[in-house]
Amino acid sequence: MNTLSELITKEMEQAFGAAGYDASYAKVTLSNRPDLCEYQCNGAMAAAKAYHKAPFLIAEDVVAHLQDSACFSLAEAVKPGFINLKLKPEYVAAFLQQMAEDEHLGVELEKIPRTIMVDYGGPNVAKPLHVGHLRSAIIGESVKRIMRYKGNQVTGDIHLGDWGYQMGLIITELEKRKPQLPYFDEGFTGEYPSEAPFTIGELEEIYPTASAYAKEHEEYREKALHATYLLQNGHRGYRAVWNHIMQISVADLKKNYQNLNVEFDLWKGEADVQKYIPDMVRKLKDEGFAHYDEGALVVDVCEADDKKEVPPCMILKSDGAALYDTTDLATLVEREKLYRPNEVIYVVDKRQELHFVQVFRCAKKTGIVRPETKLTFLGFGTMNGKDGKPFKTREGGVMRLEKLIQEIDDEMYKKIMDNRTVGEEEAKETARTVGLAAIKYGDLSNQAAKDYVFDVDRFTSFEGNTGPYILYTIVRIKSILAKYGRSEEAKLARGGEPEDDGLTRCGETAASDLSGRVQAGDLHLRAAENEFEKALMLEVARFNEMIDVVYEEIAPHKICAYLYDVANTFNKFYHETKILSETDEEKKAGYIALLVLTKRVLTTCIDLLGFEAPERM
RNA sequence: GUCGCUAUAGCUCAGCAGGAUAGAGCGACCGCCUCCUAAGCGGUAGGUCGGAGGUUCAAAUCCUCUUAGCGACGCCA
Repeated sequence: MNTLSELITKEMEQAFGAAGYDASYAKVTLSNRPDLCEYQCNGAMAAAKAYHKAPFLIAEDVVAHLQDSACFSLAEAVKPGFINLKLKPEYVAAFLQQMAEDEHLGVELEKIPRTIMVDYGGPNVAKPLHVGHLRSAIIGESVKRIMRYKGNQVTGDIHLGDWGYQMGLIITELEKRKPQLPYFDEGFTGEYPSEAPFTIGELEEIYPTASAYAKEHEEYREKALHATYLLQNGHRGYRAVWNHIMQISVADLKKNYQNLNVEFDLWKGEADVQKYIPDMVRKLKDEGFAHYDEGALVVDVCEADDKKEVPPCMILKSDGAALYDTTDLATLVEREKLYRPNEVIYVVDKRQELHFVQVFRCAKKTGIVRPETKLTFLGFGTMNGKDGKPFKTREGGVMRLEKLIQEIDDEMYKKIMDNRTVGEEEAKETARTVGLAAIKYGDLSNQAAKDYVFDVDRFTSFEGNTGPYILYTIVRIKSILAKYGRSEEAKLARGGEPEDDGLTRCGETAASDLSGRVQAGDLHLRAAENEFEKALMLEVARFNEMIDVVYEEIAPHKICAYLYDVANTFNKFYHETKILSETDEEKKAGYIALLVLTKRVLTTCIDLLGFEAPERM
């Protein structure tokens, strides 16, 4: 389905052509003066030079050919050479009706679905998730959903940090504490216990302790490094410990990500790709891409037009060990082998940009990925506290993610209980839903690449441009639709067709039926009769073109901006219009159809952002 | 030092493939619940778009220079 702008632009192209001007000047955009018009075309001014003619005269020529157009109720030439346009209400209603009948709300799916992998999350096992992990999870999840919504085959991969020095540290510390465990008995040949010798709580304490101790004690550090080496080279006991760490840690991570409504298709990590490294290194050497420099094995990746020298991609350290360049390349080897993606999107802290430039260039240059494989770096900025510095707890430590979420949920719970009398259970559930929306919307409404201030007070205040405001708007609509659904049923019960054999449906089911009725064309969108209704219709009609922009630019924050516009426009409409008490049944049905469509658009948007709306709040 | 990012209202942010009077929210002040959820709606005040040049009929938006903050810059990830 075309976007409204495309349709209007087509009309304008005809008019420009008919008036004797090139159609390329016909581009129509959303008005930046809503008081004057709904859409505008600035092409006459651009064309003035080429045609040596006053822009206003060109605009008048064009406008003359629009007078009996099916879509414009107003087309006028203004001052320097603007063409101001307003749409006929019936035209907009017809567009919306078409949109409502479409499964995808008018969004064109990718003709040939692309295989896309989104690499996000990136937590380290055995370390608790902290606020630093929040952005990758939230943004990545949204990107995944957006790509998927456009009809692509999308796989989300968490990319665990599970193979480094931290593992050696944990093993060393564990051996120090419990040397009697069979994992540390070199002569042990039996089955290792299936139960882990530690809990997640202990694990989270062991790592920082060991890490701090190693910094002070050289001997301990050496031991941990050696343990890392042994683990990576197949030490049986250490491998068993590693399995325990993974099992405990991944279970905990799953729980935490589930609380964030973030779901990974793959739980791959650095360890999974170790097996590809030897072959990859050999190949890089054999094919002459890699050479030794200052003792390390590197691949040159600088290019002629670099403004700044790009250091080579390092494959092996001078001690022969792999490092993160290596792992990321090996990961691409595996992805290419197993999934052959058209695109891989990395949702990573923007400070890692240079590293990924190196990896991307190296992967392309050496043929690890095909030339046409798109490698995208989506860097995000730092989440700062109110003071503008990286987010910390009041005590100055790193804020655990669980704690942050708990704080927001508690605040939200208070708010809900203050507000009205819902049961405690429902209030708790709703608090979680709304709290998550507050966090995610707060994050996603900022451009990903920029640093942003995470202000708990602001996010929990729920006024203005916030997740809760969006949810509140959706809840309002749900509530009206549920009431309408119930009253329709009551009417049927009083003498309409006796369908459901006396089965009573609740308002909610009735409301979801409404959506079906609108899609089936049973409930019609009607031409708007006042400015508020029309404004809402125009806003809703923008959905498919908004999605296209968001998709092309990978810009979730534009969904937020759109949501806020729709919510605002709806609330104004709501304020000005009596919907359920409307006595003209046709008119009321038209309102209901509009609400149903608005709700679909809003819920689709928040789903793309990765959160949902409660029934009441 | 080199390269990059950022700079818009008191605060937090949009807008930046050039277009008419630079927009929101918060905070401040003033209104609106006999009516579908007031977590809402309306209004007032608040800006030399960091600074200086340039390109253009038109610049917050493009180019150059400059200032400030942040970041990256081969064996950590």
